[in-house]
Amino acid sequence: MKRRQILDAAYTVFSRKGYHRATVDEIIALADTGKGTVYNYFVNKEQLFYTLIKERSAGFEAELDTIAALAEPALDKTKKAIRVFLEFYVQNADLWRVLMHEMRGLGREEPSSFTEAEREKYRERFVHTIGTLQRILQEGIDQGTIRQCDVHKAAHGLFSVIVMMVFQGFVGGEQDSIDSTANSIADIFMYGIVNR
Amino acid sequence: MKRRQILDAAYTVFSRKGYHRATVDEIIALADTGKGTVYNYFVNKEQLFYTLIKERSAGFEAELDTIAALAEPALDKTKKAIRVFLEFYVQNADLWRVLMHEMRGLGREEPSSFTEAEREKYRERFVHTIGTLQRILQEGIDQGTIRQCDVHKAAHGLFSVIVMMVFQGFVGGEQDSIDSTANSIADIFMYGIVNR
Amino acid sequence: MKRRQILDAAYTVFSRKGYHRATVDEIIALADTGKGTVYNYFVNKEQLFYTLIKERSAGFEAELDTIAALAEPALDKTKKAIRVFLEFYVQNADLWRVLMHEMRGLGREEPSSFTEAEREKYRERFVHTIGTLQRILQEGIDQGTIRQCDVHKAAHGLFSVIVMMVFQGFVGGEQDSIDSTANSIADIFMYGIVNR
Amino acid sequence: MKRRQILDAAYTVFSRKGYHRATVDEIIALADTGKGTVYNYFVNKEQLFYTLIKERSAGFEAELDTIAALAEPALDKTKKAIRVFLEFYVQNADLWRVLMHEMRGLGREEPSSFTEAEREKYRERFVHTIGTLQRILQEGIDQGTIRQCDVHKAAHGLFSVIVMMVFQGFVGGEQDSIDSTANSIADIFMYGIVNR
DNA sequence: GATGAATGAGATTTCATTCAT
DNA sequence: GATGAATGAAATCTCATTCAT
Repeated sequence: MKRRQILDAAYTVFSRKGYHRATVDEIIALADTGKGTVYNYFVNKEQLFYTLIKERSAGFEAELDTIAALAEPALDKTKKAIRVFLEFYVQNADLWRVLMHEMRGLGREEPSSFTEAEREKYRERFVHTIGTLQRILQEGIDQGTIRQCDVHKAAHGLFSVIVMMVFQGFVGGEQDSIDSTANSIADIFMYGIVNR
Repeated sequence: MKRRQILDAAYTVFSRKGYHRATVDEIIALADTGKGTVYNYFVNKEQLFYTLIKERSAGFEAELDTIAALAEPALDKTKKAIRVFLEFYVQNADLWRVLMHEMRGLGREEPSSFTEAEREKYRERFVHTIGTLQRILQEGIDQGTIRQCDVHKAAHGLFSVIVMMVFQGFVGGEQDSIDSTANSIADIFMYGIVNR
Repeated sequence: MKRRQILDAAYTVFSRKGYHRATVDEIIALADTGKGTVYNYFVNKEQLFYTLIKERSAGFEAELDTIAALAEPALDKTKKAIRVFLEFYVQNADLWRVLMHEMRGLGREEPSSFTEAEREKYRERFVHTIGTLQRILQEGIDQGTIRQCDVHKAAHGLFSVIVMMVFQGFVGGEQDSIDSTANSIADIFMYGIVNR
Repeated sequence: MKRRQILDAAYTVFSRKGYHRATVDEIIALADTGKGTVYNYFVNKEQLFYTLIKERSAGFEAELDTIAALAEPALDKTKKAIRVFLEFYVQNADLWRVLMHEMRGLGREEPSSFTEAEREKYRERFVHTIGTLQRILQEGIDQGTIRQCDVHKAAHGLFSVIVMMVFQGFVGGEQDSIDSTANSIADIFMYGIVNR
């Protein structure tokens, strides 16, 4: 129960402050618990952070995999994927901004007790997500609905547009806003900006 | 002269370590100067960082404005802009990654001695850059070569694809790599992925 | 039963780590019990430690008293005492090393909840042990086999040689090693190093 | 200058409290300085401690070497060495008690930043000191004034008696007390306790 | 203008101890 | 009697910043 409170408080604080500016003191104040309790459940600040990430992304990844497995035209699946992505990132924008910054090779100096190997696990998780997107696009090429292109780059491009739209605050939390943005993205990504 | 050395050293250290992990000690070691000297030229660590940003982006912004002012078809200008963007971000990838993380508009918490007003100036600089891109696209619409779309979103989308390509390490420093990526981006952005 | 397990585990951990580096967590892990249980039987970490000491030294003290009471020449009793001392300290080297460090009479600072009065009891136990040695020596003087000397200092000197030999790792656990060292000590202590 | 104050304060606090119970806060309070200053001069608490040891023992070691090099009968040199040892340990009793405890193999768990290799250096220093004593004794054997015996054990034995006399508080700081104890030790060590 | 010794607020982490179940 | 989740005081260490020279 305390574990839950700590995770929730940590989510709020990390999102608001970023990893470094967030302090354990602030987290426990919000969680209404003692400092020692945090260290009963998590080996250190970094592992608390990554536990949060793992927990928050589990549902999203499952949903994305489900979409990829559907027996539908790839273009439809792409649209659905865009919407799921958007929804997830809108919900978790702040935390993910932090993650993306921290995950970078920055500081190869082996900070605290989190090994590079552990960190690698999260990088793989990210690669897997983009990979799912990529597989959907490849399917479209095989079906002839998507033209030949570098699917790896395309998937990354699509991903980055989505993420940026969220991080730049283009999308709010309301369903309308998400729908509209999802349509805009899908539209440009699929048909380009050129008039013909 | 000392000022120059400090800025160069700061560039290296911030790029390598990120804003928080970078220490003034490390910067002065690299700059071969004393700690007090840093505080003669810069009011604090944060202002040193932003000075760096301002200085590094000046040339790029000018170049982008030049392109926008050219008397050429908007589509050609778009392609040129994409290349200039890519070149700049490839060169300054690490530092800008740091900037984007730190700038995250939220800052509800009034961090250190840098005022929200000061910070706003940098946000404006960013807005201006995207704005230039946006104006080029609008020109295309006016000329009939680009179809009706939300130029604000489109400009942001284009910008984000570029940035992500760089941040994700898709582009190396060589001209070839930049050319190829610029073409990929332009291709998909202009014509979409759909086959027809 | 739990009490026994805790004491045994505590013995192992204190011996291995010293008083401060030993943690209650490690002790209960080894004792296969709960943390609260420790505090049911012992008022705190310090009292657990001293209980251990008291328990371990009981047998040894009895044995030494028995030797002192024998109706034999004092020199023979001295030799026997040296061997009993050696055996005991070899067996308990690590724990006693810790004890000697912690007991250092100074304790001007009233450490934790253990009162100076409590601590004094353990000092007395130590004094008693040396006292027994001293009485044997005095007996020798009375019998004329040991020459006039400061028995108090001599007893302490003998004691310290024994302890150091053990602490410095001169004696292993095997009977041979103990015999040989006991002989060396007795030899020098009784006849000195001077050639004549 | 601050460095000197810190070392002096550290000497006092470590002596009084032992390594673990001594706190940096207490040291700086006594040294009348800031916490950061300690860490400007010493990499951590452990290195501060060892710096202290190194500094305090330098003079003593030189003096002992001088005695060993004298062109005098070994028995005279032994007496002199006993007095120098006594003087040194009386002066530094508390700190050395701490050192002897900490230096033990206890806690092979690699505490803090001080490597086992570094620690080894201090063990060697200790071995060297005993070695000097041992060489004097061997000289006596060669000269025929000391009888055949295990010089290694004998040197350790002598050393331990000296140390214990000090640690047990047999010797005070006055010259008289040192003289008397030095004589007692020399007497028993050289001629034994047996009457003849 | 240049310097770097001095500083202390503040961060993370440890661990003996309590107490409700 | 046994338990272990919860606690928080206290410890070590970092690092941006100041200021006298």
